[in-house]
Amino acid sequence: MVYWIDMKRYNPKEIEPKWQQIWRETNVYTANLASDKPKYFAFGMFNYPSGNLHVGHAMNFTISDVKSRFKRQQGFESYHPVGWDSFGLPAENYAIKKGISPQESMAQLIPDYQEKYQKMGWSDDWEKEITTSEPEYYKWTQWIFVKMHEHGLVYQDSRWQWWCTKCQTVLANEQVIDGKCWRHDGKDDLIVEKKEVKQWFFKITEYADELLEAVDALDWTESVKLAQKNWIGKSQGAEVMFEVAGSKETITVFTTRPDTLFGATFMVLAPDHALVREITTPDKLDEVEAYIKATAKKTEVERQASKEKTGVYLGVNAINPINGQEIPVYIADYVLSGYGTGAIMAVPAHDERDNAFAKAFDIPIVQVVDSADNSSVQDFYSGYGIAVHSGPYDGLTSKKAGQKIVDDLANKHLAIQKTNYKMRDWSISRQRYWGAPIPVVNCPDCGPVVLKEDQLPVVLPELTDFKPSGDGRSALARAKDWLITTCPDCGKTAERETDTMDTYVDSSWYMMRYLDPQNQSQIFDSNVANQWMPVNFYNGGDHATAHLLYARFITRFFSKIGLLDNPEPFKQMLYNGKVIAKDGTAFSKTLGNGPDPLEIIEQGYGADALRTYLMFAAPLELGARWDPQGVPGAHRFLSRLWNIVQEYIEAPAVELATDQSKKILLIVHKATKKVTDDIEGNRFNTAIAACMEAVNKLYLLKTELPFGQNNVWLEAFEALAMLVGPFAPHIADELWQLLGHSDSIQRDHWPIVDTQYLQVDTFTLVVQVNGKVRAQLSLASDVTKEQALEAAKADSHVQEFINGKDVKKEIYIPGKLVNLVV
RNA sequence: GCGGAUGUGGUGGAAUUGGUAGACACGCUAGCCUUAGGAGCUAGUGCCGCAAGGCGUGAAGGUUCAAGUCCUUUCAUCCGCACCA
Repeated sequence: MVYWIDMKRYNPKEIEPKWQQIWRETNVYTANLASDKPKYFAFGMFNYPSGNLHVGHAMNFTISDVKSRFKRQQGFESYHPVGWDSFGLPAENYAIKKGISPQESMAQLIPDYQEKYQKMGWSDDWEKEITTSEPEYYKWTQWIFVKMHEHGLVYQDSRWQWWCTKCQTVLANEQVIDGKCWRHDGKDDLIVEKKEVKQWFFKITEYADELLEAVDALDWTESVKLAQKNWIGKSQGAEVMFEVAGSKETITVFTTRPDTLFGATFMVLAPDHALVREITTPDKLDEVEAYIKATAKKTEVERQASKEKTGVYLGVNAINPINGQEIPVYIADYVLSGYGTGAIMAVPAHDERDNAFAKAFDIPIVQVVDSADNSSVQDFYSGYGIAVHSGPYDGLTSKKAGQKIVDDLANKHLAIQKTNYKMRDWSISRQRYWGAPIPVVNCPDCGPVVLKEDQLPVVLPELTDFKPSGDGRSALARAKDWLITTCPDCGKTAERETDTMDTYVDSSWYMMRYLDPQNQSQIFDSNVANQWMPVNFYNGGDHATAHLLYARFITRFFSKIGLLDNPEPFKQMLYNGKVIAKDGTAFSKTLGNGPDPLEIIEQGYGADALRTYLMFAAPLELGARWDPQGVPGAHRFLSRLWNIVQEYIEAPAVELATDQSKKILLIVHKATKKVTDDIEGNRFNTAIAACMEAVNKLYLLKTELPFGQNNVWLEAFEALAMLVGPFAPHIADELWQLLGHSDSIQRDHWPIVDTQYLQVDTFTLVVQVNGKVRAQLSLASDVTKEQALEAAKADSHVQEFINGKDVKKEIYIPGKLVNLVV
């Protein structure tokens, strides 16, 4: 009873560094990629080393670490890789802020992370570490550009793009948040503007259909799958040509509702549509120019904020091809140049936005779909119905009318069936220094020449001044020694491309490089990659769309060119929630107001308690609400486990009767089953709860049974050490050692469920009368229905409720309950 | 606006196919113990009620012997996307 007084207290500060050192020295986490064992490849989304290790990192990487450790303990060859997504704007901005070069800042940041990763107790394989900003890596990022080009998937084009004056770079749409640059979204930061920029594109749209079709089969968080589908945004429809009256020009629109063509009473072009200046009548030009200018300043947020529709009549009409009617042509900011053809036929009777515009500009509204007498409910809700006021098409269903209208116009070359995608090609150009140089030489005679594989890598020169050049080009424009080269085709003096690649390119193929990080002659060895791909488990709390889509695109490309068998990169993807503050607000990286994981560890709670709390706090998909009492609570649990094992070790040998052993083994095997199933199913919180419950029950049992050295008690504590291993690996190894083992628990040690110990002799039968619980009876497991009902009715308390009444119905659920209806 | 979730004690959250609502933990209360600690141990802790009992999973209906779970309506919060033609 008082053993604990002499016992060694649980001291993570002592055992955690000890095991971290042993793990390092014995390379337990070094994966043998050629192993014959079943393989498991798991990791969290690539770390961007832009500052400190925060609690979000702790959350993300512990999740994949738990999965990885679980499989490793189960006997898998488990590979939990580690690397740095070190190129990119945040790193460059950080370096500017610190007044050092990005190379130097990485040289400082990465070792700091390395140390902290080890203190978190993650089972990272440091032998295969990769860094995207090293030439050994980005040579192959450039190689992808070359290969993409070879396969016709690269082109150069000018586009209106979001432009951040602070970053001096183009922003992707997804990088514009609330009208501001994603990295400069503070109160004082300016709203970004649009600027026409020449840039390089990857033709991801060519893969749109297959990327879409493959989504359903993925074992991914459903909301992420949906986001993928919405991002691709496939829609079926038609392109219809409208001649401009008194001009040779034609306006092409995309519509999903060609059946409403008779209701098109005006047209709208996006303000930056190429035809606007061509067709506007001279008297309207000033007004149009002013509107274009005003729109360019506006953000999409501002455009949407105003419910009132604005626009300008161009002074010309277009001819509706279906009925020859002249309809006015406008520009309006509610039409976007980035979608479809950047022009619409407006049908105010059947589109809310068109309707608002028509009302504001006093344009006729013609109903052409009668949805009143719909036969199908589905049609009714989708706005479909029977064509009216549509000439020869009257009476047809919307679907048939649309089809016939397109067919008829197609015969006159005025329409064509068309599938449209919301997804646009991937702009990979960045006018930034800190990225992989795009492997192109711009020759005055030959134009842009893409380099050959043997001319790679194009090494990024180290610059002292790496701020953007200010002319829209990157700092590389100033590195004359590097910039000036000879054309590989004609040998004349030429300049290198000064754009660098989007970091999303770096992070879209790293999972394969993890499998062959030192390969000098190939991007990776396909034989090895095919053994390990797709990644078994991938998780993160960000980048639900772009990164995952790009990774899928690149992987699919590799598969097409014969580098990989499987076209999908991630078999399972868990989109985990974030760690948020107690008041429900987000921890801000910029404010740095989150709890510091290392501080918590150093305080004496240890990494095991931190990890256990994070995994216990909530289901992974929900994310954890940070509770300052949480880590102490987890520490308390680990202490209890520690103490009972200590007590066991110091106690003398005891004998246990069979029924006593069974009590212990029931607890252990029940917990083993629960923890095994729950980790498999990513329900870490209930897995940990099961461990806690088992420990609590063993504490109770130790007071009622002989407690001390005995194989059954030993089995119980060994099992618990193994079960907590994925969450609290240090204490697991320490307990394992204290229980007499000389090997590490980390590989091939996971308890097996023996179902014979799950059998119980008695169970609790719940007795309800009219659905209300009136008694709980302990009965033998093999009780018959008759016996159970008899016992239920015989209970004195139940008697009070059924006495003198007619039992009209008897419900019996074997092993669970009886419900008597009176 | 559209799409997706989520609503359960003071708090985070548990609850196979509908079958004991509140596991596990935090917090709180009381007691014990002591090397007085960031301890540890034991008991209690949904609400009302002395009790018997009643009420209780955002709200309102419904199906059922039985509903957190299924159906209908509705409210709130959060997250995506955003004038997508």
